[in-house]
Amino acid sequence: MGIKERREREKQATRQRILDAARELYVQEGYEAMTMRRVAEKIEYSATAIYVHFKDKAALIQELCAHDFLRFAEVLNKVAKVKDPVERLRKMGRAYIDFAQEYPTTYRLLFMERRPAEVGTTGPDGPEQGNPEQDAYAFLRQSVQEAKDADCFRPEHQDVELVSQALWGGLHGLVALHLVMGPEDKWIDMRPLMRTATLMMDLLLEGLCKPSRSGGATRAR
Amino acid sequence: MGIKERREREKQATRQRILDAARELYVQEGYEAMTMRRVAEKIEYSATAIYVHFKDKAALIQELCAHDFLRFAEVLNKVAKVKDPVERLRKMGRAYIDFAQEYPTTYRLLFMERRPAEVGTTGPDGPEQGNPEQDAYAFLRQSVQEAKDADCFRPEHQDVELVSQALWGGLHGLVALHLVMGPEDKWIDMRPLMRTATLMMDLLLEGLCKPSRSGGATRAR
DNA sequence: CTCGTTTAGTTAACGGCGTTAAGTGATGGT
DNA sequence: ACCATCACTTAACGCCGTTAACTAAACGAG
Repeated sequence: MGIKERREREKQATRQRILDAARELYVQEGYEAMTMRRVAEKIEYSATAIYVHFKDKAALIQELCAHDFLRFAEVLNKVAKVKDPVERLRKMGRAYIDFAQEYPTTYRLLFMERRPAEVGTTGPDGPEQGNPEQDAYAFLRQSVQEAKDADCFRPEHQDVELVSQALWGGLHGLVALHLVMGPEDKWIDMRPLMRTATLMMDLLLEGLCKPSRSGGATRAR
Repeated sequence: MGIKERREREKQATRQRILDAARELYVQEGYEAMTMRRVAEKIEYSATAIYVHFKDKAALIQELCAHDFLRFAEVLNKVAKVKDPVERLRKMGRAYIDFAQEYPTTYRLLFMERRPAEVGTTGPDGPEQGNPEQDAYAFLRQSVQEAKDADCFRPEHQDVELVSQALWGGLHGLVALHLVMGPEDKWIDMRPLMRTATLMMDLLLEGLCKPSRSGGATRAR
């Protein structure tokens, strides 16, 4: 009696086609282009067909976010094998910037757009909040915790949450400024993102770590 | 023959009423609430009357931005009297966070919303680009330049633009994260903005400045 | 004084948006 | 053979930004 299963599979396939079309529109033409009507047009359905699969546009976006949050966490976890927690933090920073530069519109969706609701409490196959392999912030916090436990940090920097947020915020600010200003803003001559980000990580980690550490990064010439 | 002048004054007054209504809507109810129709309704005009005074919605927003950029620069310039450039940078950071917390929606408008065009090249009474009293970034860059000229920085940090953007980006990232996540995000337990920002400034300035400087800030207990 | 011009404002309309209500038609179970 | 289900469609509503055509008042010039 695989009939019901087949129907269910077909429904999920359509659902997936909606998600794919939405993501493609968003990535290629930006937030404003991701219209219910245009998504539907892309898969040759009527606009209202989407509402069979998603409660509303927010739910559709939320599902896109959940998926991309997971992918983002996967990318960051590529440096999980690095033993030294401080060195790992540095590499996480690089991976963070790489991701932002490779998928700028996705980065926008995840961290710069008005959050539809909470992204953490997603139902099916969303990122498991607190699991470092699926939750990028949890992974960051874990590395900071390890650095602290390994006694890398100066005694005044013991608040893991505070340190994590400073590191994240520092990089996020640089990315956000670059994304919001566009490449050719006449107001400000933006330095290359990776350069500023490297400086940011060097300064923050140098200030966080005990002076004994011989600064894992090559100093800017 | 003050007739023409009176007419012109009346027109400017209406124009100003439009701007005020738009700003009020934006500040109190956010970006989405600032529609042409609602702005018009607020001043008891028809929606299309706005187009007599502004080319389109983007022009209206641009003018709001130009005004608020100037106000923002004024706020930052309150610390201009501080002699020591590094101490001034620290105080600028505080003023920056204060502004963001006092006028969160304005901050959004200035630094987080999709830029309608360039904000620098505004016509009448917009911020004069490059003038530290009217252009907050120019003011930041000037202070960084002074700090460098006063030999406060380590020899490897000579790129004024790079350093300015790192300082700005660091604070902007923290503000942006706080604004995008809302006060009660279940995903992340955000530390108070001013605490993270203070840590950010301390770490960055400590890393930028020569170790000889006895660190103007009280160390976090 | 009158006539023509200018102009701040109006109403009506267009196309696009998200979303709801009602209908349709194929499919599968009984 | 009939009925129920349900993925999907069409029609419509109330928003949005914006344009076109019109109105009416005020002014300058003859």
